[in-house]
Amino acid sequence: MAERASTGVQSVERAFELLELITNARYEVTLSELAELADLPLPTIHRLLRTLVSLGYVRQLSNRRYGLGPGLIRMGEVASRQLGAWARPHLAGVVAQLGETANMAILDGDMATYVAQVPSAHSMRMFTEVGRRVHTHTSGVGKAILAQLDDAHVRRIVGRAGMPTPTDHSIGDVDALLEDLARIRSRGYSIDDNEQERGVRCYAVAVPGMPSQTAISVSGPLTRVDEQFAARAIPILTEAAHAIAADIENVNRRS
Amino acid sequence: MAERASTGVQSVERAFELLELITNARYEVTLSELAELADLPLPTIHRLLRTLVSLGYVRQLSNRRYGLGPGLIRMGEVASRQLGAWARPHLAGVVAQLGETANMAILDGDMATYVAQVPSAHSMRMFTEVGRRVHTHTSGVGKAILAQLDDAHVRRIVGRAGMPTPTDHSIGDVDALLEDLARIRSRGYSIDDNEQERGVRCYAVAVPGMPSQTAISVSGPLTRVDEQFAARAIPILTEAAHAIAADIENVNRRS
DNA sequence: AAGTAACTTCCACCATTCGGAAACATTCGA
DNA sequence: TCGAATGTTTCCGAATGGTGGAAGTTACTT
Repeated sequence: MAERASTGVQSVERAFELLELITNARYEVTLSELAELADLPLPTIHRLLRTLVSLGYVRQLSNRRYGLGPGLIRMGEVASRQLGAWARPHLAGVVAQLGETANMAILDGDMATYVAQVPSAHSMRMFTEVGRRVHTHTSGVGKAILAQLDDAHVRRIVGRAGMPTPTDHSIGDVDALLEDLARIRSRGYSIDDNEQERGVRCYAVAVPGMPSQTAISVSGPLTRVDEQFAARAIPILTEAAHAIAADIENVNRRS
Repeated sequence: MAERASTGVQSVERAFELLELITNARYEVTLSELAELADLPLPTIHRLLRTLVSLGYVRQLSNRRYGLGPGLIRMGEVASRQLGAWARPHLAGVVAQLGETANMAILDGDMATYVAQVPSAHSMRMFTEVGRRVHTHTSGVGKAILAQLDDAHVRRIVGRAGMPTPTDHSIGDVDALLEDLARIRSRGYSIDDNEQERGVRCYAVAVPGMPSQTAISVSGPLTRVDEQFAARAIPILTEAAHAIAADIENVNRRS
C-alpha cells in the first residue's frame, strides 16, 4: 500500500501486506519468497500466514506454497457490488460510444481508488486494475474529485498524501494544483495530460451527489484521445455521470 | 468463521472478524453496531477500523458509518480467478443439461468451501454463497473430497473440525462416516440426502488431479433431485469434473 | 544415504496492543 | 436554539500478546 497510518495495528498491517504480496504473485508463493519481499523474519511471516490460513483467506498447498484463500471471494464481491458494479452498465455505454476505456474512482482516504472499469476493445488501451490506488493530483478522476472540494480540504489531502511527480508533466506543488482545479471547475471537466503516465490522456468528470466523492473518466493513448475526441466525449461522460447519480438515488430510495 | 486456530494472531483475527461483520451488514454499519455484534470494546474496534480504513479495506462515510473499502476488490477477484472462475463454464454446462444448481468446492483446512456456483433458473433452487464454508461430513462435496483421502487423514480432519449434525439425517460419528465414504468410493459419487439441510439433496463427484482437493456437485429440492435425476446427473457431473481437470492441466502446462 | 535448503515450532522478552476514562462530536427533544 | 443524551474518538499506562533467534523437522538435491 502506498500510504499507511503510523499508528495502525502493526500485525494487522503486516497480515495485509502479506495478502497483497500473495495477490501480486503469479499464483503460488513460497514462505522464503514472501520473507524476501516483505523483509520480515520467517517465523513472523509463518505465524501470520498460519492465522490467515486458519481463517480461510490464504491456502497452503500440498507443496507447501501459499495462495489466496476462498474467504476473500465473498468479501471482494460484496465490496465490488457496494462500490461500483452497478456503475458498470453506464461505463459500458461510454465505451460503446467512445471506444476507449472508462473508469470510475472514489476518494479513498487521501488517494483515489479505481472501483469499476470497462476496458476498450482496442489492443492498445488503458488498463488500470480495479482496486488500484492512485494519487489525486496526477489523475483525471482524482483532480475531478478534488475540484469538488474547497481549497483547505485539498491542501490537507495532498499535504498528507504528498505530491510525487511520476512524469515531467505532473503537477508538483499545491498552488499549481489549485490553479488547475479552478480551471477544472470553470470548464466542467478534468484533464490528465501525461501526468500520471506518459503517452496517456484522460478526461474525467465528477459524479454528483454520491456518498463518497466519485468521478468517472475515459482514457487512452495520445494518438486517439485528443481535443477532437474530448469534444465528443465530455457530453457523453457528463450524461453517464448523471445517470449513475440517478441510479444511486434510486437505490437509496428503495432501501 | 466456524473454526479458528487458538494460537492465531489475535488482532489479525479480530480485524477479519470486523471485516466479515461489515460484509454481512446491509451496506453501512455504525461503530456501536459492530461493538454489539463483535462483543469487543469500542476503542479496540475503533483502532482496528482505523487501521483497516488507512489500508483501504474499509471506508468511513461522511455520516461516520463504515463500509467495505475498494482494496478488497482486487484481492477478491484474484482469489476468485485462482480458485474457481475458470470452472464456471463447465458448471454452467451442468446447469444447462440438468436444470439444477451446480457448485464447486475445495478442501479448506478442515472444512469445505464453495468457490464457484452457477445457480439454477428455477425460483426454488439451491443457493449457496461462494466463499461459504461448510463441514465436510454433512455436504456432498465434502464427502466426495473425504472419499479421496485415507481413513487416518479423514479422522484427523473431522476430529479437528467436529461433527455437528444440523439435521436428523446427518452423520454424527466417524465410523458411520467412514462406512459412507467406502460406499462413495465404490459407487463413484457422493450423496448428501437431507444431511446438510432439510429438503435438499445433492450429488457430488471429486475433480481428479487438482492442486487442492476439489469436488463439484449438483443440488436442489427433494422433489426434483431424486434417484431418477441421479441416473442422468452422474455421467454429466463426471464428465464436467474431467473437463475441469483437463483445463487446469492445460493452465499448468501454459505457465 | 548424506548434506543442504526450506519450513515449522518453541518460548523468554518486551514492544505493541488493549481498553477504561476522558474528551469530542452528533443527534434528538423540548 | 440550546441542553441533554448518545455515539465516536483519543489518550496512555499496564500487561499481554506479538516477536524473532534458536532449535527442530521436513523436503529436495546430489
